[in-house]
Amino acid sequence: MPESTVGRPLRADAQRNRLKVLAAAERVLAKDGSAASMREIARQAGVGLATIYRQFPTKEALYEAVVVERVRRLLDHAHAAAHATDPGDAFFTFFTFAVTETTGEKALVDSLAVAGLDPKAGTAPMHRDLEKATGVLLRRAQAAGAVRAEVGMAEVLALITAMCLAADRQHWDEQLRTRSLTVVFDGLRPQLRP
Amino acid sequence: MPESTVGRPLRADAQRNRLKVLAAAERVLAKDGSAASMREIARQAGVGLATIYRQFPTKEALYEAVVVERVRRLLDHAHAAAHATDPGDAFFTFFTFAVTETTGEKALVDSLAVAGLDPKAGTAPMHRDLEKATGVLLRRAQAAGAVRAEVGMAEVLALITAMCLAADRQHWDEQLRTRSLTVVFDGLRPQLRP
Amino acid sequence: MPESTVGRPLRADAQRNRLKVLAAAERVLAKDGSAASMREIARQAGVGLATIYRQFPTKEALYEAVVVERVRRLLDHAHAAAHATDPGDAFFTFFTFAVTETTGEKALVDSLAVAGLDPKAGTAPMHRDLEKATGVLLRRAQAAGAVRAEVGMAEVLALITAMCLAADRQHWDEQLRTRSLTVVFDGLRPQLRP
Amino acid sequence: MPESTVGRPLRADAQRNRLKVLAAAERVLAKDGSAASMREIARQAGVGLATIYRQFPTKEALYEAVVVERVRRLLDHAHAAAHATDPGDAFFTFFTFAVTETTGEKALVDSLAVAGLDPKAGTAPMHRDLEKATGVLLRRAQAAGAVRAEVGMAEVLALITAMCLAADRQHWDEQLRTRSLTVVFDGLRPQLRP
DNA sequence: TATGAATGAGTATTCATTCAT
DNA sequence: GATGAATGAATACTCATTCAT
Repeated sequence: MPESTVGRPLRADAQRNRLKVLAAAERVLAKDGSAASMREIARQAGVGLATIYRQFPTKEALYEAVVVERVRRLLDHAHAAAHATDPGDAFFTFFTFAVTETTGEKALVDSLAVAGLDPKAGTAPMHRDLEKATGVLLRRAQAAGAVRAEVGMAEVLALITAMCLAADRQHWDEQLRTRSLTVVFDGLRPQLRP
Repeated sequence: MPESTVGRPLRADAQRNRLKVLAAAERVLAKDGSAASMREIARQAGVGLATIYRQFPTKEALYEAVVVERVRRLLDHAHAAAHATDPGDAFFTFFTFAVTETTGEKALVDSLAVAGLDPKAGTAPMHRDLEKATGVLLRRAQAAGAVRAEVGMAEVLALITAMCLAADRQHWDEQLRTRSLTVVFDGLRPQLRP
Repeated sequence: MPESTVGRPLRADAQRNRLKVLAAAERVLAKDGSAASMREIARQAGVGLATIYRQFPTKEALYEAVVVERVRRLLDHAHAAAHATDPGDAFFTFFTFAVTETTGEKALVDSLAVAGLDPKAGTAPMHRDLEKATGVLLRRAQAAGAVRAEVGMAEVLALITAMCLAADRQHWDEQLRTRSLTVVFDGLRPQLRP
Repeated sequence: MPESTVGRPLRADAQRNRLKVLAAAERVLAKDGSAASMREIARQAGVGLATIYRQFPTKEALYEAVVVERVRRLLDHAHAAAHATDPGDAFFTFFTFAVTETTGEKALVDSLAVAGLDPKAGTAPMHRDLEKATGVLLRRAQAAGAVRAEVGMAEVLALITAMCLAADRQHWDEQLRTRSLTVVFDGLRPQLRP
């Protein structure tokens, strides 16, 4: 029974085009945000308009696919960091990585900002994973005394999102990113007060 | 000498319309972001479409006027705070006020995020003012020992923007805002280390 | 409060355009049926595309407006006929008029054919009126002995629709229409059998 | 000498596919009319898109093949009826059969309605046959006194088409069909007038 | 040979902006 | 001075058809 397309691996050329489309979409979405036009994406991918629609039924579906791809990379990093020897280092390194990696990725940042707001979104499961992974890093860092005990997941995620959003929207350079993160990290660390 | 309209004060009804339009635009822009339509703004203002164009030559001009209006309010607060007795309190209160006041104001937050990037934007002078006012608050707080000396204007503005963006995009509730700001503020304060 | 557009009479130019659009739509819909394109209608009306949308929010709305216009004419005729002196004549003349008038009006004929099937359609009330008016003519003709008593509304409407559809789709000439209606009319009249 | 494919009988599996496609097309065309999509037909046939194009060069060709198939069945019935003992019965039964059989077959009905209009259509020969067969039934019924002598082929075909069109478009139920046909048949029968 | 991926022309609809009333 | 009607360019999306696999 032909035309089922479920679970079947993509044909070689289709896979090639899928990648070209995702790459172009990533570029265009990064530049124009969700105002990006499908025609422009097709043009940059060197592909017919309908070719996009064959693999991604709507603009939103494409948008989401781009984001999922990126989140997966963050997730990989978080998982890897979870087994690092120094839990404090692992936590702060991951925080920094998230901000660095997403900067310039409007679509990705938007997605992070939206996560948690709209749990029925198709990207939700991936975000849950990311949340869980971040939770692990946080708790281990707290257990090791590298992060204050009274800090909760909610504000950590909020702060990560905040830094990602601002770094992206304001095109923070490396120095500004470092200085801003330093402030936040100092706020997260245990403090000695007289 | 009719038709000159430059510098001339607006007729009473024109002024009334201008306010109605700005109010409607604020509402609509807050809800729909820059995807807002001029027709919808006109409808909500109870005014003809061309009436908007008489005062604001393009959609962007209107958009900007709305933002300028809002920034002026922040500025007022900053100026007032500049003379407060406790400089540390003045600084942190202003920071909090900025985040609280802009939450839910997509247009305003976007404008803050864009400021500094596009110095030729019409809003620039106002942002310079805001920057200057914030600078005064910061330096006074540092002089009073309420904020660390090595913190610079750049990262303070960056952090304010970051918190505004995230609070708006993620619809932070009061508790989350408080907890997140607490972390940042702790990072800004002088710390005792062994 | 501007932009309400409800109940207010159209501006002179708008009314002119409305008529041009309806006329063009009638022509195009008659030729291409509901496969007609809005662009073609705009072209034939000598009007911008969006001008159509100002008055008719969707293709279907325009389609319907064309039909309503035509049905109104049938209805006028039926009402006029209701007071004719010879009830038999009134009935058969109306039947003939309906077929003649609708021939070449794909949209109108389609609408008649759809009526009764989809009572929630916007055109429904008008069709109810037409049905009622036809009912009056039928009953008066039966009372006068010009139409068999055992004939019901259902089949009369069915036959009218049938003749309209065929006359339109097959481009019946006058002679064919007359000969076909003669057969149907003979079938409707009381008959003497040995 | 491969590639000639002219006149060569179809391979067994090709023949199987042809039937699957025709069946699916009949179903889809009946439901969606000429707005049916080739992709949907392929899907329902459980066949690749290009497989359809191998046997039917265009959508219209497939459309036509479906219709020819159906008309053939009508024709078979007409031929069979031509030898019935009661010519009147044969004629009226065939008329009824035509209406019953075509109801729900948008494509078929359309084809009947178009026949005679476009003699260069590929279906024309088949329609000529149908016309001829109907002519035989009519003349025999007239000779037997079951149908009025002054009725011509033209209006008989017109009436058949009319009833088919309306029955299909309005989804006549059995009762309505019977009552409507009764009127038409009474109009076709010889009548006694004082 | 059968498949389905790719294509470009086509569709309805929306929007910022201009101009006759 | 204010209105809203008109406009054309732009957008997401669909479809019949062709061609590489």
